[in-house]
Amino acid sequence: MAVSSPRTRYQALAESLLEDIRRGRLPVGARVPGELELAGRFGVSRHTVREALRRLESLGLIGRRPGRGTLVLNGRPQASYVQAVTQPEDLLQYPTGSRLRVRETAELTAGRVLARRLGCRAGERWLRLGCLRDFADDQPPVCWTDLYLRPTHRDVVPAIGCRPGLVHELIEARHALRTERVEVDVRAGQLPATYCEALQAEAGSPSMNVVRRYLDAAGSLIFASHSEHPGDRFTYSLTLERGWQSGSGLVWSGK
Amino acid sequence: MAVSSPRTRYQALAESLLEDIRRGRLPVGARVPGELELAGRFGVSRHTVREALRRLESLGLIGRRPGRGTLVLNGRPQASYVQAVTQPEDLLQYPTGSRLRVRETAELTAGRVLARRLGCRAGERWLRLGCLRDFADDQPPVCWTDLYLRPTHRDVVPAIGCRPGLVHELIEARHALRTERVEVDVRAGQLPATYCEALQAEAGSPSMNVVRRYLDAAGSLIFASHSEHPGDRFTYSLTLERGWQSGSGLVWSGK
DNA sequence: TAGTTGAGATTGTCCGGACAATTAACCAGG
DNA sequence: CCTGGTTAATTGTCCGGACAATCTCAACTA
Repeated sequence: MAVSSPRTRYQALAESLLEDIRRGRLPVGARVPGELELAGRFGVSRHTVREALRRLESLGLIGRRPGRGTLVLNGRPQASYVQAVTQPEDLLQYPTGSRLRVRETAELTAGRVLARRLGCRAGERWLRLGCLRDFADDQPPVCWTDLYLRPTHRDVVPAIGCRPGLVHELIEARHALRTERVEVDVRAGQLPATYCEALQAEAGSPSMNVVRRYLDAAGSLIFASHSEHPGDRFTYSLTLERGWQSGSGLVWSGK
Repeated sequence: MAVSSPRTRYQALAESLLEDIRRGRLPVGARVPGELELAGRFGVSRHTVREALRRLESLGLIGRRPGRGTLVLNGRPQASYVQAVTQPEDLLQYPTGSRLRVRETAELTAGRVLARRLGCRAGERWLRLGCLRDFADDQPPVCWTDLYLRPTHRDVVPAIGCRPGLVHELIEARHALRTERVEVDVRAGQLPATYCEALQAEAGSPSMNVVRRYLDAAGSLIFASHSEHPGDRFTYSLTLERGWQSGSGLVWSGK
């Protein structure tokens, strides 16, 4: 995966600390050096150090306490085992209240079929997270979604099953990874036998097959997902920004 | 609800802005005064203003962009999806080079079927623009699209058939009309006889039926479209606008 | 008419400094 | 042993300032 060089000082510092956490030089529970010490060591102001720590904190990598210092958390602060995800769940918004539950995790090599589906080369390695999305226990599931992540993000995977904010983190990662374009294939077909049990539907019944590919500015595939929606239709919605259009600013002249 | 008195200046400022948002003095989509103006108005430094805005941003209440300013979001999902408005012709991006040609125009009253499809009340009046999208004369058309506009926009209709950039203008119009949300229904079905000739396909052959509803902040229907894509699949792509999330500047350095 | 340029506005990135609030560790006294 | 106070370390809260990057809009030019 291409690594873009940091453009700002706090980014450089954040990446340095991130590297220390990834490599184990700063294990979970360890103390991060104080702000003044980091400032001195990196030759930046304390303000810049705090900006870097703020970013890491927002990603759940560290925690800070006045008087105590900064602690490495690396994404797993809570011991609670909650798989439910409430708020922003996926790039395509699903009805409020639906939950995305991780059922399976696996590492695999893309064969010809998967490579064609995802638009990648055969032989590439992927992490697959098999997730079931549903509203409530007494309602049939909405869909099955396989998320395909790069093996380089394996460190994210263990945190996924055991804390809320799962997909939120994926979204953060997506942003960090510079997704710029999403391609979506929609296909009507029949439900593969693989998903029958989880979706409480018969094999061969109608199903909508949705494949999403997340690309960066260069057109490279970052990650992907494959969903099976039982039935012969599905609905999604997009939210737009308002009031920030550049360009002609065409105004309706009718009355 | 008990309101604890703010202890810090940025809290006071954040609560003041929060109150404005809650009371509707700063509605969704409105611009928040600039940092310098807020600093002057509240008698604090710009640094303090930024801390307050940072908190509000992390709560999803506002969004900020360099050069543009600060926008009230108020919990609305951070508009991740802005469909490309540069070269694309429609909200759903079609392959470059495809053309949308108006074939029919009509004014009609929504019956029960159409009302159900568009999500409006039966009896509403609409302008329907029947358009054919295609690449070239020697290739089969991509799809048929019926655009449904309000009769108040009748003055636009005559201009549509006689100049390129049609749908681009519609997009501008959509923004001007304050579309905030797009609902998309995708359904697999069979091609209605109505579209057979134009699409050079047999009635009853597989077709993807896509209905899009453009809603404003209040959830009212602004305009709609209905497309028939021959075949059992279709593809579209979205372009992602980045930079609203706080913390998005961090670059993952793992490899 | 269409494209370019430039001024102005706005947020982002940095620096330096100061004091407050919180915590942990140490120490003296009961 | 326990209690309380002191002290040092650490993060939180603010100020002032400077420049960079980005975007809008109007004016200009071909």
